Amino acid sequence: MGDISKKVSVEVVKRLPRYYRYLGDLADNGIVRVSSHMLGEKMNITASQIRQDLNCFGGFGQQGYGYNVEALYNAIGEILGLHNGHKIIIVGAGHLGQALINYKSFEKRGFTIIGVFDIKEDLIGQDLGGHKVLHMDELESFIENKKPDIAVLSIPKTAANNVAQRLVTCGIKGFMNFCYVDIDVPDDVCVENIHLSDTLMTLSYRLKNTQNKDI
Amino acid sequence: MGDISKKVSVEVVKRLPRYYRYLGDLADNGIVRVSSHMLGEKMNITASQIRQDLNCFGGFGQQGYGYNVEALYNAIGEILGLHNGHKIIIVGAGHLGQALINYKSFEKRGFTIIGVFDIKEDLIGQDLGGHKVLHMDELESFIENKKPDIAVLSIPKTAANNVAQRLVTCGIKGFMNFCYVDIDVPDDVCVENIHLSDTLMTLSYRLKNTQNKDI
DNA sequence: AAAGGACTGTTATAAAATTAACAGTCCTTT
DNA sequence: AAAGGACTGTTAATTTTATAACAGTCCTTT
Repeated sequence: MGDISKKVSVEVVKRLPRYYRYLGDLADNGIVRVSSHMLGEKMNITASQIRQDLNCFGGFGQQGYGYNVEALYNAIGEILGLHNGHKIIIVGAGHLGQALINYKSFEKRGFTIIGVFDIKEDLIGQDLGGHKVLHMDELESFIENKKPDIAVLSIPKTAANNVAQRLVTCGIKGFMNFCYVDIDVPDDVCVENIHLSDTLMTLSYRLKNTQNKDI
Repeated sequence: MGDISKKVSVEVVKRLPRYYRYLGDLADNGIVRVSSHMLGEKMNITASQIRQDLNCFGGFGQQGYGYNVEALYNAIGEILGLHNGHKIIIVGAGHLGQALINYKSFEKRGFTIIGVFDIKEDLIGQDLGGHKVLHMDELESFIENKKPDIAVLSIPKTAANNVAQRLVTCGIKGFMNFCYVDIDVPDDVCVENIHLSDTLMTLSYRLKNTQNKDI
């Protein structure tokens, strides 16, 4: 049985959603059983890594058989904490915020948008994907009432830290941060940054330095 | 002098844009000189790591002095390959695609959107942020003429691999992939995935497993 | 102009992550 | 029901990454 006690590394945690996705695909295709070797081949990683990763959380397979796809899928969902669902607010209803509101995959994984906020007068009160945009003034009272878990920050970077602090004060512990700054939060608050410009720059480097086979 | 010869790890490459950003901020604040220790404190990483990272590309500092902020900023920009600029096409002009079209930070880093494509009849011909949406039928001829470097994939996942293959055939070597599948491309093609659902799931895990100081 | 100190580049050490190896188990098949 | 084989859980080895240490250099100051 796997060792639950010691801390799981971020590398492992970042791979879990990918396992979850591939297992979901297998299940959708009616495949009921998979070995670490087979899954590794599909995902382009080693079977060893899969077994090692899963072993952080316990023994999900069976010698001589492999893993039951659906059971493992559910187990990882449980590990990821998806089964109880999450309530999300979108702070910043600009183009990016609106794109996220209309993003269907979140709902499918148990992430429900329950509120949308902005500061622009012409946006307030508008209906965006079924959500009436609320003014930032209502942020605190809304959070107190509805108790969202996660805040998505899609506002200008100049406002990021100020807004983040307000949200932290209200008890928000999870951020999905699209602002192009690293927001400053206490240790017990989790932030996942999505710095699109950084991604493009990394890509730029790789383009410059990847060997072109054809030449 | 740093060792240019051996391959630079992805860990290092992923940190470069962050260095670039912090150095840009310092420069904007009129700071002309910085030590690895000082920068490390700001970025919350060790001075050792900074020196080690930079050393992959050469010696940019001076003993007893530190680094000249602007010089280092420009050097990293050069390393990242930003100075010649990049031409980008957006494939998929839905909400997310439109958000990216209106994203100002790309332009600032030398990434210029030169074309927008979709398949929906009511979008074709529309003007989105100064770009006339083109039909996917024009994809190949457009690429041959305009020679974009990077394609942003913001289409439904069911179309992802088919479209990716068309783009690869046209010679596109860089992808920013927002589709919720891992696209299958040759070795000499670079893909940066932005799987938003994965990010949320990672966040969910961390929320569940982060110690709450207050309790 | 000389001495001291700050800070880099670089090498050495430590820590972490990945891969490999293997013993043991349980399915499968005959 | 017994034997063989497939595959896991787990430990060991290797590789990679991060941190620490230090010698050497070049500013700065007097």
